[in-house]
Amino acid sequence: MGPESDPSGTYRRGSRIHNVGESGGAWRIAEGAVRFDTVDADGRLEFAGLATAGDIVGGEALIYGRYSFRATALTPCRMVAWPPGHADDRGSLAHALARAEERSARTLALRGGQAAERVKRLIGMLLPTTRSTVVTTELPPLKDMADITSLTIETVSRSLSALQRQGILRPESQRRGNGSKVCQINAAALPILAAS
Amino acid sequence: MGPESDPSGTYRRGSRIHNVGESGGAWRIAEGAVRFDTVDADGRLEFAGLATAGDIVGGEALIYGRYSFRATALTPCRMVAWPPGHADDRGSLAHALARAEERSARTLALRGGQAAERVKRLIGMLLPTTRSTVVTTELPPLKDMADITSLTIETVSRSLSALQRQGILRPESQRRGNGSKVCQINAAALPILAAS
DNA sequence: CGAGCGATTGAACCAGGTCAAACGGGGTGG
DNA sequence: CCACCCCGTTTGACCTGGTTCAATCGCTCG
Repeated sequence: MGPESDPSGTYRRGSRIHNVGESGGAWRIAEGAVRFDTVDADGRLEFAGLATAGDIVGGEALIYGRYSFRATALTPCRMVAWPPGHADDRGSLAHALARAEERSARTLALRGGQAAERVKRLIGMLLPTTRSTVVTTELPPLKDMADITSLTIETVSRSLSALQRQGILRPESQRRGNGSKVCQINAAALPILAAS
Repeated sequence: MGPESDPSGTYRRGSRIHNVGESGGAWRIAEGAVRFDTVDADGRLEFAGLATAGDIVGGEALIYGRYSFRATALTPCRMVAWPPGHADDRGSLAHALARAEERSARTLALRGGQAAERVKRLIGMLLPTTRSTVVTTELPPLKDMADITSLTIETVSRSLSALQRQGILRPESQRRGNGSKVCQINAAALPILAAS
């Protein structure tokens, strides 16, 4: 909450939002996707969660005063302070709790079933909520997609290639610079639930 | 909330706690473990979460008025109404939110890594919190353990056999009646974090 | 231009899935 | 009381989807 670490604002793909043990408040994701990681004793990172637009980040800090996870932007993000000072805390909190359970269930689903399905579902979750048929998005690095789905980068790459062959995905301006990939996605071809 | 569906009380292994769409309130698990499932259009169940002692069940009903998941007891459970009428709602809610994120991360971990590790971690989560070295517990049906870890029952069975061979697990009175299994577990041999 | 980094692709291997058979014990009906 | 069935579990043999290892590519940056 202190102004010393006001996270409101935008984050570039790959940039750190907060780290384990830092103090600060909670925010809501207005746009983009965020990954959480635990950091164990020897500094090893382990994927611990995925949050997208509308989800709350750093909710645990409301209680512990410190963040339990490391949060990193998977795609360009915009964050706003939460809960909004003026409003009904109880309602906001209960709502955040409900969303958290939903989010958890969806993330869990990214680690079950065949590789191609998992990648497809993940892309579905990363798509901006503007529901047009064709969307252009910058996908996260394969390493992130691999961590999230509990696959290897090679398998994720092969799955993406398969999606291209099926015409669901289309490389936009080819991969750019550091290898990051921008794609056109035929959203209609992805069977997404787009809940809530 | 309404007395028409007060879930306080005990549930046997395998018994339904609530179903999708039913109305009711939230509870805290005093003892035992619960699995959540989503139910899709054609009635197919899909594992959606795991909650253990201290976790909140049905938090989404505080907002939606109805449950979004089906909840089933994995092990004998005792539930109490939540939040406790008297106390600080805000604190309870924020605390529940923090726990939900933690729980989500741990459940996610049950679907990553080698089969034997996953099963070991799962057992670690199901152990009663009384931290003696050797514990006797009734494990959930293999089907449940398989759904949770995203493995097959055959693989779970083989993993359990391996744990027995390593002396970490010891079949108590052999499997009983319907095949359910009671084991002695050498808790000291399981590398658990037992957080919070 | 060369170094560096992420992505891609190929080939060999293996952990876990799949299929199938058998087991153990409780419940049921004769 | 016993024969039979049911259901969850166990174990074996085989198969395959995904991992692993390794080589190459595309693009940026120094």
